[in-house]
Amino acid sequence: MVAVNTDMPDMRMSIADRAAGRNARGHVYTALRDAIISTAFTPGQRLSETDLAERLGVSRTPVREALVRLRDDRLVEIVPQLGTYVTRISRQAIGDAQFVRESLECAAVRAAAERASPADVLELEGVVVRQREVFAAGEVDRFYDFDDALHRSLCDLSGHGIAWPLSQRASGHLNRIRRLSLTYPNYIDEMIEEHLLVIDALRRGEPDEAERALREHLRMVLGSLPDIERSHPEYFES
Amino acid sequence: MVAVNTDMPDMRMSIADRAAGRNARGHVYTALRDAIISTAFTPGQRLSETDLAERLGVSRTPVREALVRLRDDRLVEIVPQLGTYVTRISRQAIGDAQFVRESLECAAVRAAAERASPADVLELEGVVVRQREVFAAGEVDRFYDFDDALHRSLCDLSGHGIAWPLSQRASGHLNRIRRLSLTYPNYIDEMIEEHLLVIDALRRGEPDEAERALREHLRMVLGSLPDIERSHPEYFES
DNA sequence: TTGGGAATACTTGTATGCAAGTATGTAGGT
DNA sequence: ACCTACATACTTGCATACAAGTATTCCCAA
Repeated sequence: MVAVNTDMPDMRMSIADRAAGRNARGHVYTALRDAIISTAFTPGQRLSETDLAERLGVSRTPVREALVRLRDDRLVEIVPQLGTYVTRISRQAIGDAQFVRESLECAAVRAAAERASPADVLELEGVVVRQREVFAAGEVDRFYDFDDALHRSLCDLSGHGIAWPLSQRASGHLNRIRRLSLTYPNYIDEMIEEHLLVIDALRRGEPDEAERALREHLRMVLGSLPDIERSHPEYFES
Repeated sequence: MVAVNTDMPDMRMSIADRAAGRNARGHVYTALRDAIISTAFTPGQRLSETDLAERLGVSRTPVREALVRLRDDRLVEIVPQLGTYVTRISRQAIGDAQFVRESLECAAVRAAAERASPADVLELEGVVVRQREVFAAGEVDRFYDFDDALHRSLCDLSGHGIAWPLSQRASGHLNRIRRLSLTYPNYIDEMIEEHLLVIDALRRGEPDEAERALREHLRMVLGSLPDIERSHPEYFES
């Protein structure tokens, strides 16, 4: 029997979750994905279905189903009769994720520029305002929550609700980087400025400019990649 | 015990498949996806894990895992304690699939236009030639195989191997339509002509023209949608 | 000391058993 | 005739047992 690794949080599902109809599989998937994205599970780390099941207070079945889904996300690699490993970050995986995210979100924001009403634009600006507030208050996690909310809204305004969740599922490797790159001072200010550029283009109904601004914004995170690779070389593939 | 529905093929996995390392889950996923795309499983049809497991000669476990994956593809709907159903075709799902496919493949073909070598272009043209041949020979299934191969090559030339499989997984609803729309005479000729337009743009290294031609090509299948909806109203959502 | 081999303890893949909930069909009462 | 209640047979979600394979470890022999 492997001892429970105490440097990891207890992930057990609450009774409230069960009552709310959420099933164990979804809960496990979310918990494991969060752990990987936040690098609580470090790239390269070996996982064990049995161990995870114990930790999460469920059986192997929902753990397995969650891991299979995470493999589709390229966040784990499952080797039969050998083990399951958190994937290391790779340039190819990052490039692919960036490609998918740019393709989907830029196409979405083009459609959004054609469709957004003044009320929609006001709502988007409200999200940016709240983003400024929580950042001023030093609540970094909530800043990122609002960041996701903004990008989701941009996607949803395209009329294609599939765009955001699909982009997110493909962006696992990128999000790991994002979490690690919260370092240099003006980073946040620049992000907010770029958000406003996209929203301005939406207000004026200019798809080309909206796409251009969003694409540049989405490429910002890549700028911190060399630094992260230097400070965490063990997270990356050879 | 429900009697085995004899109007469906025996899907049992061969020993060779097992020896080749393919696992039951992947086999079941492929078999079920093909059955749904080809409308051998009709939209709205109810499926039973137990029944499918028996038919496929495996246990419920790999069947369950395949069905969960098919739910991600929006090809089945799983209702706890009630049943699993093949989704009906919906305008929203088709629009979403079209959006994803256009976004990914058009972005890919733009990159391909920048990167394709003369040898790459020759190979693409070879695929179109073979497409003409198998169509002349009346081998419709192989025609579609080559169609997929061509689009896959276009995607792969972008350098982002993720583009094609992701586009395919998102295109389940579209592919069901494609299978049903093999009716009017000049359809195939038009498709081949449009393929050549895309390849020409690649040869000349013109991303804008390649994207434009591919987008128009991808929208072709939507033209047959009203006809299909008229001839198979029971396949569609209200 | 070193090398080889078997026992062991793990891994994932699959099969099966149990729990909880829903639709249906039937029997009995009104 | 019709409506209600209950038994039944199904469903999926989850837990667990077994199968097959691999890495490690430890013991024994040379």
